[in-house]
Amino acid sequence: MSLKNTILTSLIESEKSGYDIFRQFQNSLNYYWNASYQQIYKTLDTILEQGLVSVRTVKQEQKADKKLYSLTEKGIEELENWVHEPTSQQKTKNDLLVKLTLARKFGSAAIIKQLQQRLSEKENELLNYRKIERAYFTPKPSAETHIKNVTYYLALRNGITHCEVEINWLHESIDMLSSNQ
Amino acid sequence: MSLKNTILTSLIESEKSGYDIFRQFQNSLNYYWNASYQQIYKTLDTILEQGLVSVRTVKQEQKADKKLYSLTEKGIEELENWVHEPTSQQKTKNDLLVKLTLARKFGSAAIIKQLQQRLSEKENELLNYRKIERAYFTPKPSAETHIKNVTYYLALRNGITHCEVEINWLHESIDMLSSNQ
DNA sequence: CAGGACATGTAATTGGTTACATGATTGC
DNA sequence: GCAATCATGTAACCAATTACATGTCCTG
Repeated sequence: MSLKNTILTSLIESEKSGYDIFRQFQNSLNYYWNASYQQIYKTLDTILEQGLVSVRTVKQEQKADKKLYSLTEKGIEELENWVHEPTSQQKTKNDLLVKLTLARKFGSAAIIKQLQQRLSEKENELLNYRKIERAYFTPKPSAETHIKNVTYYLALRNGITHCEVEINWLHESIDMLSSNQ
Repeated sequence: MSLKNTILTSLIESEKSGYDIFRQFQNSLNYYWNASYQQIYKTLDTILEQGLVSVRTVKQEQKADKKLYSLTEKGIEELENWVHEPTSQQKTKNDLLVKLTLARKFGSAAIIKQLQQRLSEKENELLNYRKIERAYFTPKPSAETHIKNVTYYLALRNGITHCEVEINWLHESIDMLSSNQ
């Protein structure tokens, strides 16, 4: 379960509530991790039982109580071990490519529509990444930049470059299918 | 469950055994889908109950019996409906990017090792794709090419281009982390 | 006054992995 | 003789989604 380790990693920065972690996943982090809030709350329960995090409850006026989680020594050890373990790739599951092969059975009109939909999603995604890039990484980090910013920059670059090739591929595919109808 | 639809799609070509489908996933298909054989056998049971496929058992000399599955009318309808449904993106879960952010906590030596490991995996993957490209898609398909080959070619191109940017990103990341130690 | 952000959860179901289980053939 | 390929499955467990459930504050 790597959601566990992703949550622990997020808690290195500061103590956080389940909702804080959820928002972080939804915003800047969404090019490298994704989880629903139900999953996050459940996992927090589990790692609390395992002693990897501790919790303190903060009473808030006019808002529901907040449970702030922070890393324990055991949690830090867990993370350090995990860094050294082999890292397996996420298994590809690309519905769009499967549907693409169905074009010859059911015609390409429907699949072209799906590709165009995905194209507009990806274009939006890229705009967001570019916004983050401009705001936090101009000028581009160099060898002298603090390592924290370097790793964030590299993660963002990963999101950007994959997004770009996907957009190119979508254009190419839409063109080819359109001229082949 | 899109594994269901992926299996149905695979059965459009011809009737297949669970093992045939598994091999197809392992080989050429692995740039767009991935599943274990346990999952495939289980799903085949489910879609047989749902009437989306039919089965016939083939006795084989000197080998275990084979169960060959083929699409039913209902299965084809199911697929046609699925093509028109909105297609959601696979949720990103990138362990390597999470580990990358841990470099500032635990040092970059361990993470550089992980990046190099991934690099060699990706380089192998790319060589395989190139082999398929040379064998089946020279010269490159054009507007006149049969649609079947066009869709297969596009799926392969998707695998190749993503593999390439990942390799570039890995080089860039290893360089940047190394000079920042 | 409606919708979105904040804030936390439970329950049921489905999807996926890991371990267990068997047995023949073919090629090195 | 050992590993890989062919061929099929069960059982236990872990991961993830969907639906249900509640309540406040703030902004337009």
